[in-house]
Amino acid sequence: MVGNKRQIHDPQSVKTAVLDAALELFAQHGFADTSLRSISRKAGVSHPLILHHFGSKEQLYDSVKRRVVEGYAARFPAAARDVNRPINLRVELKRILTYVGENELALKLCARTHIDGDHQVWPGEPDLLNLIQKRIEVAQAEGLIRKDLRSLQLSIMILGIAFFWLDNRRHFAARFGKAANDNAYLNTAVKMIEEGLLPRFSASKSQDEE
Amino acid sequence: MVGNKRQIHDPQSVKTAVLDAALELFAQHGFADTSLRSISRKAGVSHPLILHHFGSKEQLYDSVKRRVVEGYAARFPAAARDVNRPINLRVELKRILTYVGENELALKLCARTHIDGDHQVWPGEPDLLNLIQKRIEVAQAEGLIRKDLRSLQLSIMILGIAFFWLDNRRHFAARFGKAANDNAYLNTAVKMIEEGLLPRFSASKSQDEE
DNA sequence: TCCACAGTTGACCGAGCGGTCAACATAGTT
DNA sequence: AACTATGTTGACCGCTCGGTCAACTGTGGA
Repeated sequence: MVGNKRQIHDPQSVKTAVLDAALELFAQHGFADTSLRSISRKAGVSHPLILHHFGSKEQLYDSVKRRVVEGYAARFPAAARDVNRPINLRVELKRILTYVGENELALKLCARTHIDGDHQVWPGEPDLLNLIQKRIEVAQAEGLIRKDLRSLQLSIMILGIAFFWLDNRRHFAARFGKAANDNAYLNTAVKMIEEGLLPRFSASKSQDEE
Repeated sequence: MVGNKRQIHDPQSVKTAVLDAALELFAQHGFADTSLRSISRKAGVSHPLILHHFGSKEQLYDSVKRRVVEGYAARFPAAARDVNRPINLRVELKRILTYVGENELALKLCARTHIDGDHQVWPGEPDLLNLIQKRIEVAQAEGLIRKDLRSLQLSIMILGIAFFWLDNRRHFAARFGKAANDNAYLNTAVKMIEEGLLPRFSASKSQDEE
């Protein structure tokens, strides 16, 4: 703690530093494999201080998750105003790829809580799923999307295409190089989803590019 | 150990029992949160015996993962003979859904090793991805799939649609009930992927439900 | 029958864990 | 200056962990 810039009595900056350190360690190593002592070391405080501020390791974990969820909630509602407009797949996919791509730690933490059976804490879900589903239904009502496919299952597939990519893109990038990047994937995804795999008769010229 | 049916000196059945118990506990609670003692309790042996047979907790984990991978490898090669035939999306998706659906513990273990950064141990991958990609290319060569979409990205999307569903179907089933089941999802997925979302001109009469 | 050897176990070790506590440091109030 | 409330810490507790080890048990061959 020599040369520590933080004021000695500044509980708010302590809490922030602890939450930052905890998010990183929980996301990288998981709950069981992260000790309060390692978090305290990273945050530059003693480990009893964490217990003083957060009560227990479990409660600290809850606080970390809550902050992640709030971070999402603070961002997605802006998109939620579009709820009554027909979905624009390209824009929506890009929004997910961009935002989640900027928050890899949060994504990883969510994957961990998810695998541990805590389905409640999956930021943006159910909100995100609901939003997409509703906007698909609007698009169906306006004749922009065929009506014989269920909006719920379509939404799940779209999320699957997005999150599977986000979960694995590092892996794919390492294996396939530049062929595997966000934009190329996004373009192919939009084309496949909107137009399907069947051969195009009238070539592909009338596209929606934006 | 009273009433234990296993012969007292039967190292093979001990190893099997330990691997079974370890797979279940590692998959359910993760590596760090599973103790050798809990595995030994479940397997009905003492915990030093596990170390005697497997060397260390890490090596036991490796053995568990290896057995899972070998289980996949023993099953998918049968499908690999189709490598030179154009892909049949419905059959391929059904194969994945069925097999992985029957091996939820393995799926969960793979998700854990995956999130921990161990990309090597992802059964069926890269084999499964390669297989799908090649068969898409065959289909493209035969004019069954449009050629302007990259086979690699299509493969990733298809895997994403399958695995995201498998990872979350319990969650969705709890939320949406019978509307979220394997067959309905499979049907919608095949239609969306093959035909796209754009409205069908030649009406929609041949609908799913099965 | 006895022997060599692999299988198996209870007791034990050092380390690290989450959590507690008494003591100390600081800031604000009087 | 003294008091109070809160922030902060080092020392400590009981526990569980992965791993070791000497000792015991059953098996199969000489």
